[in-house]
Amino acid sequence: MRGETVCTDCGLVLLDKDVDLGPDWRSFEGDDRSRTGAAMNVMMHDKGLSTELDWQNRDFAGKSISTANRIQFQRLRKWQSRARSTKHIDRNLTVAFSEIQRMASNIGLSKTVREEAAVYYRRAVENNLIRGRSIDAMAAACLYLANQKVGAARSLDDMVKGTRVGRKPLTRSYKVLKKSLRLRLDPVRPEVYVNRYCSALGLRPELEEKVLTLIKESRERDLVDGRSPTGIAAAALYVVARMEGQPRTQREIADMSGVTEVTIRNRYKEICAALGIKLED
DNA sequence: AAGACGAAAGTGGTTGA
DNA sequence: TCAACAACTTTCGTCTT
Repeated sequence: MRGETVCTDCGLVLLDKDVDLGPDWRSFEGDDRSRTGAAMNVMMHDKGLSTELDWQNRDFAGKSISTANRIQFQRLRKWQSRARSTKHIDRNLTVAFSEIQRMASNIGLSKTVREEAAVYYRRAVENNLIRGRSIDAMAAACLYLANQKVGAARSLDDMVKGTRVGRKPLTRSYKVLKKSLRLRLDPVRPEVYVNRYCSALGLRPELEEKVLTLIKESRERDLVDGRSPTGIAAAALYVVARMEGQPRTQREIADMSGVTEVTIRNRYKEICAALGIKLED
């Protein structure tokens, strides 16, 4: 992870204007470690390898060029930009990558996640998964996927909120993607939400540990698997917040997490019953 | 008035024949 | 492909503080 500071738990980008110190050791081919040209960047539709013609009408010495030559340059530029994007695939990638960028910054996802998503998208194109689906939906699905892979999960609701992609197309693309690329993902654990939820509610950081412990104990009592991870996290949070004298209302937690009060109640009742926790006021 | 509670009906997703 | 099923949501009336 380079070029920005990211919260390792929730993937929130804290600072992304970091300067890259030190050499870039990526080489183009073989063992040649020298640096040639710009570093390859997966987020550019052609991986940043094509030649650019200067936008301004100047020659290499910085002198303006004659009008006679200018026309020719114009033609060259036109031809070049066509050559670069002639293939619909490239055009597709260009659009998709800028969409990924946009969505990711909307939701606050790290560069690592964005790049991972870009890789997935490229593979999606290679496997002909885009045909018949919207670029937006697939881009969002890639982000969602990348996000889980990195372990800084956003719920489906978070994704829907942060993009203008609807729930149905998103999940459909997501499924296709997962199946075609044969990706094996671990089920999302409630733990990944704890950090984000706690800070969203402004709870003392120490409480985080207690929430994690409570979730762990709940898992041992078989209260976790098969339940929605957000629900578990929200309920555990509710219990701990009350026990530790920093109570939050069910509504507060529900609004913040996108889990209903009812579910929070059901989960927290179960947890308290199984672990013999008594909450007093 | 605010918060917690729980019943009942509805929704979308998974599973298994 | 369809039906059964569990988890979750929505809605709403009630109880408690």
